[in-house]
Amino acid sequence: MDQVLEFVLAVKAVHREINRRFSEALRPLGITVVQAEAILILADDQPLTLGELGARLIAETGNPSRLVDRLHSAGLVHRHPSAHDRRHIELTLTPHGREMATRIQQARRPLLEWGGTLLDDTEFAAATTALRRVLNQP
Amino acid sequence: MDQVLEFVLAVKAVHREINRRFSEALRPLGITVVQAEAILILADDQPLTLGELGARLIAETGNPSRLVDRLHSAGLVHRHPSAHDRRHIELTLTPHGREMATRIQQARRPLLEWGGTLLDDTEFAAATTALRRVLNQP
DNA sequence: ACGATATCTATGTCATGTCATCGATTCAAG
DNA sequence: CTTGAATCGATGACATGACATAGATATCGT
Repeated sequence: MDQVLEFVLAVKAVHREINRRFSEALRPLGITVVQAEAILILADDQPLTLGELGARLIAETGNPSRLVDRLHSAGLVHRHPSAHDRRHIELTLTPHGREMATRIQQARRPLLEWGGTLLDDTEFAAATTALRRVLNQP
Repeated sequence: MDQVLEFVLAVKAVHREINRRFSEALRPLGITVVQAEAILILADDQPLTLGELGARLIAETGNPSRLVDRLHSAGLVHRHPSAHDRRHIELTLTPHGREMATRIQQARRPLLEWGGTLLDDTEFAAATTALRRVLNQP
């Protein structure tokens, strides 16, 4: 029981630390961690509707319309209604957005390399497996 | 490298899932997860100043004055300036706050028991150790 | 004692995260 | 075809989380 609480607190602390480090790495780009996630998702799979993007983002119970609003204001994504179903908004990256995607990749590379030195392969596998087990539960 | 990303995404997803479950369990009490954390911390160690409470809460870079504002409005904590150092605000639980602490313990017990069934002792130890290793890094 | 500095809390701003709800659009039962 | 249900995105409300800064208070060097 106590170990459950320790695990929960550790997850929370690590999440916070990861966010802090990524946020710091992204600050020169002028975007947030979640915005960077959204851009990388779109760079990998275009076009997506708002709902599809929301499903791929870990967070966001509802739809990420406000997040996309800011990306649109920053000139990073295009939004145009689908011709087949006018309820859908299809999202694509602008040229600026595609350039931003590569800058995000570059900015986070040192962090991923740093992370790779923390645990060895079996430790990563064990930790990720344990975490996933928590997710795939009723 | 890829395993680092998977680990990061898993941490984020688990954090979200944990918050979702605890938030749901606490909804009948009318408080949020962070508010419950603060109350349990105070129940365990009174009095605390705002800064001390902030340091014990995992989150909160600055100070939790707005969080405490809401606990105070809900009649859960007392705030009175320290006699020795009038910059400090000392926080204590009201009777209502102490009662809430026990209700929080009861509400979260099923969740902790559920969590205890997910992993065995060695898995918990391995996962928590791996998570802590990420925290204790420069 | 005085003034510069440090500490602590409060507050403003911005971006999530969560929930609820609304309007527009599509779909499906009949 | 028409009406009611379902889906999708937008929006309002509230509470964090992060950062910056202001105001009050305490401390330290001199």
